Amino acid sequence: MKDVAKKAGVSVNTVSRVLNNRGYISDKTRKKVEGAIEELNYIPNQVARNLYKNKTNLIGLVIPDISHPFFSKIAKFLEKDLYLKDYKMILCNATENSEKEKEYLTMLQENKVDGIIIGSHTLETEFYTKIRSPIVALDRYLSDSIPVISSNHAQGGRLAAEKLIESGCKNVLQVVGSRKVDTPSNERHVEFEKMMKENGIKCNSVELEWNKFNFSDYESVSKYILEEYPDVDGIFSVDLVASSIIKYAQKKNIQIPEELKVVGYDGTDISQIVNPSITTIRQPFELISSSSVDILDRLIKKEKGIPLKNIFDVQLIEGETTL
Amino acid sequence: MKDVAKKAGVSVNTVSRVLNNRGYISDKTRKKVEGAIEELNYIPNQVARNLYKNKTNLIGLVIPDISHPFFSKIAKFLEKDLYLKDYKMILCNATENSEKEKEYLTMLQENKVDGIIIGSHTLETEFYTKIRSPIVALDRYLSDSIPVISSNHAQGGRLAAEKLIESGCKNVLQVVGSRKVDTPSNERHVEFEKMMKENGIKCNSVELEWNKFNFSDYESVSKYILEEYPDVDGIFSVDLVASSIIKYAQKKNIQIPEELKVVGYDGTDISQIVNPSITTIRQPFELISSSSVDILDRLIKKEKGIPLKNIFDVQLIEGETTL
DNA sequence: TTGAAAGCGCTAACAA
DNA sequence: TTGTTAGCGCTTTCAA
Repeated sequence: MKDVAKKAGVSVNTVSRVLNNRGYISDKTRKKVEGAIEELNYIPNQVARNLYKNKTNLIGLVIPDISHPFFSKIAKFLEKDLYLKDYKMILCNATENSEKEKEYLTMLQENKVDGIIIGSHTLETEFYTKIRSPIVALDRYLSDSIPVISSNHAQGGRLAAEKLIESGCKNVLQVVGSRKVDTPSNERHVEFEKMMKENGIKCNSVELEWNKFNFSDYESVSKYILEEYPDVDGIFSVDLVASSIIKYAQKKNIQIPEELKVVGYDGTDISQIVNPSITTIRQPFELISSSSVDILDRLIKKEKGIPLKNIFDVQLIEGETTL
Repeated sequence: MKDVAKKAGVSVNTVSRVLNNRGYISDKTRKKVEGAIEELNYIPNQVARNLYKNKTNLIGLVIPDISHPFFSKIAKFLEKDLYLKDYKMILCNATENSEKEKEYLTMLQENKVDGIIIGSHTLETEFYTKIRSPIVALDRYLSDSIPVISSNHAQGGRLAAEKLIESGCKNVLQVVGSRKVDTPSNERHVEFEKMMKENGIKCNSVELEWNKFNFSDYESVSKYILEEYPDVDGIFSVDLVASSIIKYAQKKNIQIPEELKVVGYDGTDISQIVNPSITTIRQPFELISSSSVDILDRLIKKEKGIPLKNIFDVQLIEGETTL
């Protein structure tokens, strides 16, 4: 910048003004400065600006696994929505590792990110509340002061239950995440079970280990389910597990949907890719993402009256795994 | 930091020393400073450090689509390898948008990232060579001064061809990306076609639109292929397209692998998720990622003799879509 | 309409 | 072993 100023024969102040289009500048001076910028191929140093303004336009996204279709889809939309508001995303893949998550959260604060979107959850509540940066939670209850954005899991549970009931199931099973972790997603399983009970339908639950995102884990769960519950005629689980169950059922020559109905949750591309395509409860990725960014942006701008619970309706996508 | 210094009754310099474990410090002073840090819940400002050191430990990852299984898998490994070297990743999803890619590249330079990993490719070579930051290319030839890291596509093409030949195919078809863009991946199609010619096997190629990553696009391609080339008995394409072809073939009651053999490319989870699982050429994600980070790191450290071509062997994963 | 100077929070010579 | 000071590249007040 000094070089530009020298070349143009003006002060750094003037250069700054040209760059930021601020204050009075004569056309002649502007031209001179712009010429010098061009000639020197000058690139403004955003780090210096960030230091002065104490604002970086960086947002940290902390998730368990970017290679999981749900998170990669959410990340895609978040990136788009952040970009539109001129934020950049630091991707923090916490894996299933609380140490890494902690280090990332510390790093994000040291790097003065403007805000944090967190879809991970391996630490104690206390750790999240101690964070001074604006923060929103994706599908996780971190504390009662941190806004949460999620799909309407209760509605999803009901839609799934309805569909399986409608399809004539008499003995269903749902695959649930660990009940030990308090997430909105538990609500869909509560609702699902409730509706089944109300309709006098047998309903088993199989618990999946928390934060296990591995296809071979799904395979063993699928095997376990179909061996241990041979009479089950309807299953409700996230798309990825559903796809694995379907595959295993096909190997065992169980007809889908005739003998076994399946309803997925998430609405990732997986549900369309497999054959038969999965009837699934699609999470509103677009709304979850845009709302997350919007809420976070308002938090950053210190607005008041920001809603703490932001729940968005899901949609049942008719596939070929139900009648 | 000033507050910490005041509280501890020392100079900011001393605080800096404690933080960085540098120079001589008496145990007593250190304790005092650490106490003050603790008490004030002080978090060092990395932005100020970055400004002084002219180093941010940030790396930009520019890709076309994070929700594509190939890129989300690569991103996962890259994040892990970068984290191990204390780099943070800024995720830049360029979509199919050259304007966005350009803006991102400018932004990354303004933000003084230490380096850029680029798996996108919508701009003219000139634009990439103008970038002063260290830069490596994933599976793209950007210029002859930018190191490229990719899988051994030629070998992959040969392995795929061998497999289909071995399985008895007489009339094969491969789905290729746009030939207009100069990427290493073209090499696998050249090799594939060559081997087929050498063995007197009919070989068609269908060109896929560049940078189209949408399952419904794949569906129309699948439909087109199976309608227009009803006699084809072997297909070679990326996993995602392969999965779509398989699904469509199943709808038409074409037996796989008896009537139609399929070999995929990539080795994403998709190949395991679908039924039958796809025989696929797995790209060495781990090596591509660790090599990219290693090369970039050496570029950042201004080492000499950094290899420009870094090609890693692929592996054929036997699935159920070939004999 | 422009320039001089202070300061964002930190590090690193140099001095004490 | 510790403090003083300059400066990283920029923005902004204040004065000219």
